[in-house]
Amino acid sequence: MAAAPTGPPSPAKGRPRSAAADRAILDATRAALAELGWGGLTMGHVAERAGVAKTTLYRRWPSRNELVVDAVADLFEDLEIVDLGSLQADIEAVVQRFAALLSRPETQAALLALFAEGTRDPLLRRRIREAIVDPQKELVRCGRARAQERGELPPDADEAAAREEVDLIFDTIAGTVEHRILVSGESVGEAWIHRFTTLLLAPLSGLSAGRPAQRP
Amino acid sequence: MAAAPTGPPSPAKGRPRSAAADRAILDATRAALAELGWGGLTMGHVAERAGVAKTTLYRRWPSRNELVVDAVADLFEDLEIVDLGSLQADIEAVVQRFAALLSRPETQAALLALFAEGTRDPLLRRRIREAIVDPQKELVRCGRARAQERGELPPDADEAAAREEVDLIFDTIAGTVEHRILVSGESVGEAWIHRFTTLLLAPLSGLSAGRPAQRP
DNA sequence: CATATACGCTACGGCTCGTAGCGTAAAGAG
DNA sequence: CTCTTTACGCTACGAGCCGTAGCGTATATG
Repeated sequence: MAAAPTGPPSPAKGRPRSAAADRAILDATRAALAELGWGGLTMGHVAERAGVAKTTLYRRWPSRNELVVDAVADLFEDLEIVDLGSLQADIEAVVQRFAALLSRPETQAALLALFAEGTRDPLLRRRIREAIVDPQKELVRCGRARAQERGELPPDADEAAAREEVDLIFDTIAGTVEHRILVSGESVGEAWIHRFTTLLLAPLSGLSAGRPAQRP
Repeated sequence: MAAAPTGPPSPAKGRPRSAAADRAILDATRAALAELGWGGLTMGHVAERAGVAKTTLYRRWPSRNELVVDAVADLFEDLEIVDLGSLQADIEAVVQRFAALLSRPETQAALLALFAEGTRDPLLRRRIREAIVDPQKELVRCGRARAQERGELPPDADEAAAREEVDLIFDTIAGTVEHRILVSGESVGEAWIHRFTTLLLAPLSGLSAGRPAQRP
């Protein structure tokens, strides 16, 4: 789902759309976002920077929101969880990467502005979640399944409950990373990576009883 | 710090600024924000809705960001921690209120858009933090001090560490509330209020050793 | 070749921004 | 009461961006 979200890319008839233009536009969008911020991002700027006519932009994306969603989602595209041999290491790698992406100013400005718009647009919220948040959760579940195969983790007693637990915890992580970076202006360092990883591992490995947390 | 952030309000010379206009403008800003969203918020709309000339807006606030910061901060103004007799109840009340405020669509759209702009503006970040986040933390510290007076909590061994712990935990809460509402589209229910409260209480009462968390 | 689509370019109406100018309203100083 | 000072409402303005339309050209298929 890199670009051209609407309809078939080209039904093999007439001049095909330039893939280079797609890439140039997405790159230009991210660059303009990092340089000018959301408020300073204009379709004219993006078009000029990409070396493309403004009309070409509108031919592909109906609105600025759609364009930015694709531009940011493009960053999260090549995802895979490497097998580092232990659940701890695998999960930590995912969190590390997620935090790194959320630490980029361009990602921050884009996501927050999109969330702000998403307040009034449920479909936009859904697109953001599907393109960016869900894949990260899937990575964690993947690493978890692998740990179960290794015997490092007992098999799930309740599959649905386990999924929900990952959802909850991951929301905590993502939210905290954003908030930490944006409100306090501090980046997410190694200490926090460990903290988040631990937060993820505690319920997964059935250690949540060790916490005084009480969830009805 | 309700309005007119720049300079003295009126050096008792000439016609004084209308306090009613201030209130009308802030109210109109919040209303327009809730109705039209950040993208649809224009100075003209706010002025018209407030029954005020556009020039009056610019006389008080240099930019839209400043205006919205004040409009939202105004929501968090009348803060006080009521003594409910137990630390658990006091803290829970603070979290409850904070979550409720963050659950309002107008607050969400405003804060997120402000954070997005804050990505490029450290001063804006600072203003947001001082006006909105810090007071909430202060409330928690207040309730904590009261609990110590009651003997419910032992006195601090390390004052600075205790402050930092509140910072960290509260960032987690605030970030999670935002994320939960905006990404997953779910509100923060009673279960989460309890979860957050527990998260706050655990380190405060020295129970953090019970968690498997390891913070270097 | 004809056909069909994409592209770049130019131009347009509409909207918003932030400012300037002007006459009027509301306070204090003499 | 008069003078001064500041706030207010109103109008108008240049600038910038939006999103669209029209047109000629470029690049694919048959």
